Amino acid sequence: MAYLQPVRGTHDLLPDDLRAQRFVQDTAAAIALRYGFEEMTPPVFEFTDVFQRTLGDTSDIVTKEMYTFDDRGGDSITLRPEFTAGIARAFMSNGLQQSVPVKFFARGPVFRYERPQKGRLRQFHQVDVEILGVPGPQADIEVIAVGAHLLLELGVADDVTLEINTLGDTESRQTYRETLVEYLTAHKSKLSEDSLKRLEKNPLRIFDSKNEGDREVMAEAPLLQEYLNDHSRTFFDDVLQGLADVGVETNINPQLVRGLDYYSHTAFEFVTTTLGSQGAVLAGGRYDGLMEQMGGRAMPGIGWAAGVERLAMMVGDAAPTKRPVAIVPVGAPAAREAMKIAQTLREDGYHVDLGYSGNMGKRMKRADKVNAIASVILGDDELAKNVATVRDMLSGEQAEVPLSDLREHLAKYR
RNA sequence: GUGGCUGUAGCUCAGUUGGUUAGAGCAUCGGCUUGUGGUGCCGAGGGUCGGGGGUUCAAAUCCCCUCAGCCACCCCA
Repeated sequence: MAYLQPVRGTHDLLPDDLRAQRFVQDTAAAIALRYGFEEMTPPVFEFTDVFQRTLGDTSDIVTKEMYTFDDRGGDSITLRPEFTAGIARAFMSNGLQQSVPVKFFARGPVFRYERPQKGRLRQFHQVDVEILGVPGPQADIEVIAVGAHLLLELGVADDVTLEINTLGDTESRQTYRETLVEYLTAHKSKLSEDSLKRLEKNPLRIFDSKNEGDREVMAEAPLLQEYLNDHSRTFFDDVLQGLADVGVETNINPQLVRGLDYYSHTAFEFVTTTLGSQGAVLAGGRYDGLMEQMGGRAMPGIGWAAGVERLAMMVGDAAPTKRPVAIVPVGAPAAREAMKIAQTLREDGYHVDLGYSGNMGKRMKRADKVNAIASVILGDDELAKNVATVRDMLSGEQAEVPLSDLREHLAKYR
């Protein structure tokens, strides 16, 4: 029995689900295109190092969520848990330093070994946007603007707010980190067990904690804002100003910290309260340190990823399907003719439904069920006169149409 | 990974303190209706009661294990 059900956290995307997801993905691709992004797609799996070295040894994704296995050649392989690292690798593999700035859009499945919940799966899908090679805040502004535009286009903008923060440059972060650790060490006794671990590995993340004791401590904690150097300060101000200029509302959240280690400067999250405890629908940030960490030349980058399933859930019933024209033959001779008519109409670009069996009543029912916009009825009477009866499925009006005029007559149902 | 709730037909759910052949609505299929769909009437098919083990004369119902979904945590898309 167990093998007849999909692996935990994976799902079959039946037509209705897939249609909703396609709608999200295609909308994202179309919007990104307007901003000059071009679609590309990195492999679904990479050498484990690609993710291990970039995501950082302290991130949960690396420590407990990767689908990693040895292939038959003995290489350690990992199913991508996100797009950014793979795209950065592709950038270097293909020598795209020459083509900077590079703006990529990508979409596809990603894999994370987590405990599933609604809106949280082991195989899920993301759409992703990256700008590589632009050190200035224009890139941050543009990247966030595409995200906001996408959410608007999907009709979910009202249920989402943009939280934004800066992590500063390396220098600012280091100074701050020392101050923060000092403060936290002094309040160790109030911190949760989880946070004590974080104190060692990634103290910034304690800001994320929902534990009450942690929150009390963090409410008084020194904020990174106060330790930003001039460069970082100006950078963030420029981003905020730019977003205001293009009409994107921001909500500065000094406690917003992203889980991945390679971020610097801008970090942001579009969050919603409509998906239970899965708040983030579209999130990302700047990762100027990434390429160097991977062993390449330093190269700035910024991007985001959005969860397709989460967005699809928010969108609800998506794009209606194309309504077909149904062919309804009555009797064997008509069935042959019906095939021919269906074929020519299909070649002509019509969506045509042709049932495989049944009397006229059955076939009309079927036409109704597939939501046909019109039915082309073809029986002995019609054959004798070389015509078809075309029934408008909404009004019920019927018209006798010479077969030679059929394509023309159906044009209004395209 | 931690804690909790749930699991009966394709879907939504009944099923009394354990007690014969486990029910309903919707959906499906057939008929009323061999040239007319959406409403109507009649009928049929469809269930290892998530799976395994145990208690009992008897288990959908009680116990244990397991799987999955959901909720919270963790983390994030």
